[in-house]
Amino acid sequence: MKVLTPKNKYIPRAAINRLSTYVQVLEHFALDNVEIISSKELAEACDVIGSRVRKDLAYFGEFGIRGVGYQVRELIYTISSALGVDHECPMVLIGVGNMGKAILNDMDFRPRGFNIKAIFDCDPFKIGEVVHGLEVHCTHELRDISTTLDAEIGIITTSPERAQRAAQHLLDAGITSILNFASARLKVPEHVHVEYVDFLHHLYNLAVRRGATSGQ
Amino acid sequence: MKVLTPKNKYIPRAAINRLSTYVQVLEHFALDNVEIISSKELAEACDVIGSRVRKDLAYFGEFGIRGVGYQVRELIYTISSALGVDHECPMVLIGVGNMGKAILNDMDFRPRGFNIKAIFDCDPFKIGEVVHGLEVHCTHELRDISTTLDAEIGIITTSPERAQRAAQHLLDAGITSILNFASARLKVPEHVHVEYVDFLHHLYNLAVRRGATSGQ
DNA sequence: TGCTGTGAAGTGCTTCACAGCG
DNA sequence: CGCTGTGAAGCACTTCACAGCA
Repeated sequence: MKVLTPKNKYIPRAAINRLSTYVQVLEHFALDNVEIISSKELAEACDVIGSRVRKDLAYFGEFGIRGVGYQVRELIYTISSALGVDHECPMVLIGVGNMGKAILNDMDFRPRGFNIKAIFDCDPFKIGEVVHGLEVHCTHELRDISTTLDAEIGIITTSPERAQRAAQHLLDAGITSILNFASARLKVPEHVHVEYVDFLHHLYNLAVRRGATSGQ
Repeated sequence: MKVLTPKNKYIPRAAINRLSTYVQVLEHFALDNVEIISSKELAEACDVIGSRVRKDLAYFGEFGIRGVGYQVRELIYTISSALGVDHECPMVLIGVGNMGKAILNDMDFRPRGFNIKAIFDCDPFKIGEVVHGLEVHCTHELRDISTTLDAEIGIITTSPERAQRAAQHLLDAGITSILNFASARLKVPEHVHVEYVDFLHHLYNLAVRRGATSGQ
């Protein structure tokens, strides 16, 4: 799956990851009322080099001011629309356990358009409970509700054992973008995109480098 | 920072990420009493191709049986020790909010040696509370306690605003490996390794591909 | 025969170095 | 003069194709 800009230019996957970091960092600069930023300043805040930032931005146009830098507000807007994340994106969540509640309460995705619109659980004791202003529905209602909501992304925060079943509910509802927090690989058709949030992955990366020989 | 095996062979970062997935998937096969697995079978379960699996394993030796495959148990053990994740790794956690509690309750890292040994919060009302069998300590005690525990990894689950201060506490305690769940970039010295668990990152990846043109 | 281990070819991403413009 | 935008060189990872062994 390759990503093209409106102008049909290809954006490498690696660049998209950085671009999303740029947006987050730029939003902090904007809050501090920084109006102009150079590629070097942005790069340092994101732990990359200046030319990398410039190349990443070049994927969708020229809008820096030579000798000066980039306008922070404009840059946020331009990146967001280039990535197609400048509009509302309704989401549903399955699994209202500790992790589900943590995401509902702590993570405020809404400013970026990502909005959890409905939540589901298969535990009858949880159904009807209200979490963060949303009523917990039975997973069997997922199909109807998420169709009505036009949900685009499904978040799985069930136990690993129930993750596959949760995925099936999402697939049945026609959702093809899944964010999976359960530590289980999902079997899905080829056209479905699953992002794995894998904590252990990160721990391995830390552990491996603990005793690692550092080359240059 | 490059990672070398005991035999001084370089392991690409990309390979380490996959290797950690292999271990997780292999552990599932082991639970199902699968004793032998081919590179192709493992590959399919991990969404990669067979030759990629074989190349990844080749970084630290030859232990497949030609014409047959790999012994599941042996493979788990070999990968784990090659990555240096075959021993106890004490961790501390700062920020006992929703996310901190979710990790303490839902994530069982212990079978893999990752063990949260102490938890901290700066909120006086939380200090003394017991979560998942651990008493919440004041962040000012972090230095002493984590030195005593020989903590190797620090997990930050505070609010974004408090993340930098939490990082400072970890640095003061001599911890140079940080797993950061707060959506804030951390300013740390060069030798410190921070892994960012960035949900928004994943959401961007999903959203970008939503309307993406798919190239072959 | 079947699957592993691996050189060689191919692809994609990163860095460098500098031309170009405000 | 400073910082952007970009070709060209370099590096890293992936795939292919097949030799080699159980």
